[in-house]
Amino acid sequence: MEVSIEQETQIEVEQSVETLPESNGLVEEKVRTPCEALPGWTRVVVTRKRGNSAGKSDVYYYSPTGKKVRSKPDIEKMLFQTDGEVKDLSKFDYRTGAFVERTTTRKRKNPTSNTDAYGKDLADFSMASAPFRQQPKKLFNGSVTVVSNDLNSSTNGLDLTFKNVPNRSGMGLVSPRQIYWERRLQNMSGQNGLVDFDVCCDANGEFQSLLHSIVKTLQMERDLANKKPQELEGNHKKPTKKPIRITKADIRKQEKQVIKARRELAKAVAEYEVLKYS
Amino acid sequence: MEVSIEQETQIEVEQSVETLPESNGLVEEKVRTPCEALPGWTRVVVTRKRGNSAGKSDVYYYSPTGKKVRSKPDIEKMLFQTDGEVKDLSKFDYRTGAFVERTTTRKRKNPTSNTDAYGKDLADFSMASAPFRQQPKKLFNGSVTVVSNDLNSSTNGLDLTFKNVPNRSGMGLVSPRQIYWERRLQNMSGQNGLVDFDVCCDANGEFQSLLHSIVKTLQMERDLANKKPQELEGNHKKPTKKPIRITKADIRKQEKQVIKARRELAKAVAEYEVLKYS
DNA sequence: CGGAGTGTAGGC
DNA sequence: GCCTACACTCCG
Repeated sequence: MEVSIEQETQIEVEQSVETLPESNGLVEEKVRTPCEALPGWTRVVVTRKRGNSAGKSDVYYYSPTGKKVRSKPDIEKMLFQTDGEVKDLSKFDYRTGAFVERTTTRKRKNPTSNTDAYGKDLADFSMASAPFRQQPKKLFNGSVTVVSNDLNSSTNGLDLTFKNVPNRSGMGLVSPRQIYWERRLQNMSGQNGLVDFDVCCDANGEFQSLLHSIVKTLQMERDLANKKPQELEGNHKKPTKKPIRITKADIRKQEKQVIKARRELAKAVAEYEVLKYS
Repeated sequence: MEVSIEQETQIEVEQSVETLPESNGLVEEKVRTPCEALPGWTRVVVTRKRGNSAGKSDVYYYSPTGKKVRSKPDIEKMLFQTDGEVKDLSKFDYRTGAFVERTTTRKRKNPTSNTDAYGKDLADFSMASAPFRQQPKKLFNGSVTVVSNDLNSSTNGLDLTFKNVPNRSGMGLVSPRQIYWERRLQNMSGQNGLVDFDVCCDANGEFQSLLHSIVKTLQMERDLANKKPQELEGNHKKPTKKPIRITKADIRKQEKQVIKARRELAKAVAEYEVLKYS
């Protein structure tokens, strides 16, 4: 298993942080290391000491304004608030703090072994982060691109007060409607949407970046709309708005349009099929 | 919290899916059902609500001591710890919570018979108002056959219509191509005026339709925003930002279609902006 | 730090 | 292709 340059560098930094001699015999000081991938940001790696997850580590970031951030979505939200832009962090590795160019395929442990999974991590506390940590596959794999957020789509979020929720168990109220548009846009960029679009690969990537921007914008708007005002950072540029509501008349009208459009499109597609395979 | 929408036809389907009979009109809670095959154990089925695996379900068990267990091997481990003897769970169906005569999957003439563990996830949320199920995407592991014009090659992705049908048993009458285009059409649903969908002969049509989807989506959002302006919160000032600016890199290298896409999208967004704030 | 919720490699 | 089993994230 080879280790990429970025990972090597990052691991060195983390280890130097982790193995810092305790100054003055005090409790180990948490050092904020600059995150070179995010100018102005710093990060801290804290190893869990007790409990079932002892030995695992948590990574925290501090924004240029000093706000503590605990997850990649939080970073994205913060960047969106402060810069007003949707950054594509799909290749940003939160735990290492670097952008990854290639995903390292980690070998899965031998499933017949029962107790090795966490025992190994527990044994080695000096490891700041697992080198072969699983890298989530992302929907958008285009290069890191910054897209302007000028959609100003703050009313694109659908009514979050919609009630017809599948169930109320678990993570709060999650209405399917809530993520309707996000999912639909995402679907356009997935394998069903653009993969077989072979006219120009560059354009495809460009287009996916655009889609990513739109999706992210919608998600940001939705999330920020739900957020309590005091949780927002001071000088975000976009005012938070209440999501629109959809009336049943809207639904009915939309459905008629959908049916009509689908019929027409199906007809066109049929012709397309004939031409293509005749 | 408006509920009136649910009277519509489309919503009725949604309701029937979402509030299953046992709820009796009550909101379904995460219920720990006794597992008859394992005395003292309870089980709960949780449907995933978000992400690429939305709509799939997970089954969790709780041991007599209340410990949460997430897989059959975990059950075996727990039983071994408490009882000190190895139970034979080879015929225990984890997802149904019962012992089965045969664990091997045999072909059924009637796939709607539901003693099987598989295929019992809830049907997808109704198409018009719910997130699409999205099959987990396998991106780039080893050999990749991504870009293709072969319409038969893509059976990945949405399958809203036949979701409850296990893959091989119930699909006999539906060709992969049929499924593909069905998904495609569903993905594109939600707009009207697709008459200028460019059918003719090449993949441009794909791109054009996708572009059209986005444009129309934005336009529809605009229409909905206009419909109920009074329900929006106060900030109606004119936007100062330009509608959209796609990227900062490689503008000149873009293909014609992307340039065109940007123009059209910008135009649509501009209209959206103007109408929303006028 | 816990843990519900989701991702996903590998088996089939 | 779909599922199982479990690693990982993210937020409380």
